[in-house]
Amino acid sequence: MATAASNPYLPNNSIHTSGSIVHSDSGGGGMQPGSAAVTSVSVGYRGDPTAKMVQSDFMQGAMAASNGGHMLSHAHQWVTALPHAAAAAAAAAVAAAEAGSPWSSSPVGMTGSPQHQQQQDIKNNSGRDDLHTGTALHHRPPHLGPHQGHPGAWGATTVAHIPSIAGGQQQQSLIYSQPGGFTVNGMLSPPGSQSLVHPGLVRGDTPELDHGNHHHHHHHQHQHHQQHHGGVNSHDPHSDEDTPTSDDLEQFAKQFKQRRIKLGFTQADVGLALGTLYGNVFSQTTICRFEALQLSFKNMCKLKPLLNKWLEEADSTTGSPTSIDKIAAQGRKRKKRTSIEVSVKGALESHFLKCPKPSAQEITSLADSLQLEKEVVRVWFCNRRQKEKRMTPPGVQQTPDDVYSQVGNGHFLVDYLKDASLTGPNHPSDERMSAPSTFHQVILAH
DNA sequence: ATGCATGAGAC
DNA sequence: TCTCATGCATA
Repeated sequence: MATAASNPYLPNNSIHTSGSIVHSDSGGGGMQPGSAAVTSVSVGYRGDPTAKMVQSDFMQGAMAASNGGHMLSHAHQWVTALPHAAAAAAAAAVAAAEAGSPWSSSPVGMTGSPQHQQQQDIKNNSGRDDLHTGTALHHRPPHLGPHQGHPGAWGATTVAHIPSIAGGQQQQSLIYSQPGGFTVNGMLSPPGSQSLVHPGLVRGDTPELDHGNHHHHHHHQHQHHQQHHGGVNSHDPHSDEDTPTSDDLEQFAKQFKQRRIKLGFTQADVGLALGTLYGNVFSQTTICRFEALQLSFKNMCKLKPLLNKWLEEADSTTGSPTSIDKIAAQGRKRKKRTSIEVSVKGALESHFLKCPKPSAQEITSLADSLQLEKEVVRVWFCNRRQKEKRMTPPGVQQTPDDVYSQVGNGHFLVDYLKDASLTGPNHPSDERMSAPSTFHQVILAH
């Protein structure tokens, strides 16, 4: 059942780095004891290997945690993630909303980070050059290191282990940065950092098998069509130009994943590498979604060239360190993730089937009846809709004859999605398809 | 791997 | 307000 209820808030773990988010529910119907939605608190930064460099200095003063338990009263709480260069980004936002907006708080304005770049759009990728400052950090997958998949250490005591940042950052520099001699091109292995590739002994805990290859052909429905393709150019589909077809993307994604794994990189590694290569850092999530074709067609097209280039880099210079410097890690306050109970999800789901785009008022009433914040409901619908537009529906992505047998997801929904794909291909800009009639019980257990 | 969330931009 | 691209936090 509601497993999320595992660990509410602890009496003494109230951490809040900067201004506490006193927020009075707006909308007049949003405040409820939180029966339907369970929220779990988790703070601090996980000591995950994938979360390598974290070089925030101005964090210190930020964690002068000492707030009352007032924020424990509701189900609304925000945790301050890693405040990083985001100070600037936030600063901008702060200027605007603040007192009025329910979700945005002032970052106390400490340390004025010179960089006010948001890793939002990738339109402007340009800062690739080289690492200047001594921030040249290499991220190399700790093939021997622990996991990467599940931290799973929160449930216990979510007591802020924020300090991990302070303590971690220094050793981080020891480990990931090499004073002076970075750029090991396959020859030197700088102390502390492993050589770029270790195809052989890649971490074995990685669920993604590193198999030999085997790529069969198969073609299942792909519900996306390209806006236009072929004709204008004479480039090969593998070229990072022209608009690829769904099949191209599918193949590329698959190939990409294989190579990535063979090279011993994690999705997170790639994401960071892209940052150094193009100035666009991506998260593990995005890479993951790319590989699983869970992005919109358009988005896939956008990322493909970048990943393609990384691939080339990666395996051509099998040993070259994608020098890197971390940029990301925004420290804006984020609303605590709400866990919606399965039963409630079911309700939402059925409403979605009837009406994928409920009006504001409908949302309000729905939220009310489900005892959820209106925002939560609204966002749920947004996400649900977005899900419909993905290239590959969850579950049916891997080919039946595929050796990849580690797919542990999607059992249900399969039929539904299959149906959906037949019913109406998604257009890069179309409306969600009308609900297929064959929506048998779309149980969303899990 | 994925659920819920944020924000910029489109409408 | 919705869409879209993304990602933190999680399971």
